[in-house]
Amino acid sequence: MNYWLMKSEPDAFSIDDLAQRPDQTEHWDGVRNYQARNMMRDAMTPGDQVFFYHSNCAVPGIVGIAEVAREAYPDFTAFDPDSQYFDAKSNVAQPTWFMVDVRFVRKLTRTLTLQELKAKPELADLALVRRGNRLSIMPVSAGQWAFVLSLE
DNA sequence: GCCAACGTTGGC
DNA sequence: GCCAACGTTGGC
Repeated sequence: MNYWLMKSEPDAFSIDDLAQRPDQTEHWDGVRNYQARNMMRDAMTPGDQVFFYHSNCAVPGIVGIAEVAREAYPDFTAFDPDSQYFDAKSNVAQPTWFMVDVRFVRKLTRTLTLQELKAKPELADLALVRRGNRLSIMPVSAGQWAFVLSLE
């Protein structure tokens, strides 16, 4: 079992949006970064646990838990010329981009803010708090996972 | 809205 | 293959 952190802008797709989807499950489309793609495609397994992080908003932080519901499959938005995620270089025979499905598990009792997470020496190696980090999907160690949950 | 950080693109 | 220009991310 692996642990991850996935960022989403709540104005576009929030933890509450996920909770309201049919089966509380949604595909995680639109990832257009090779590192993030590789983690989804090569390492994510159904059952993996995910911190749901709200970015680019008033109080950025971890707001809930989700889990990987389906292993990686081609991101079909890359094939749709009308999609904002269209990529002419990706095609069905050899897709460039992949996505997983994620299922809502629960909201945290409170937001664990970026500010708070940054202040914890135990999380100094977490990619989220490293300077200049822009990855939208990143691995979390078992130790980091447990520590974050202990803050709740 | 500003801007630092970083990835991508494209000229050479 | 280098690297300047450009676009995007995302905190503040």
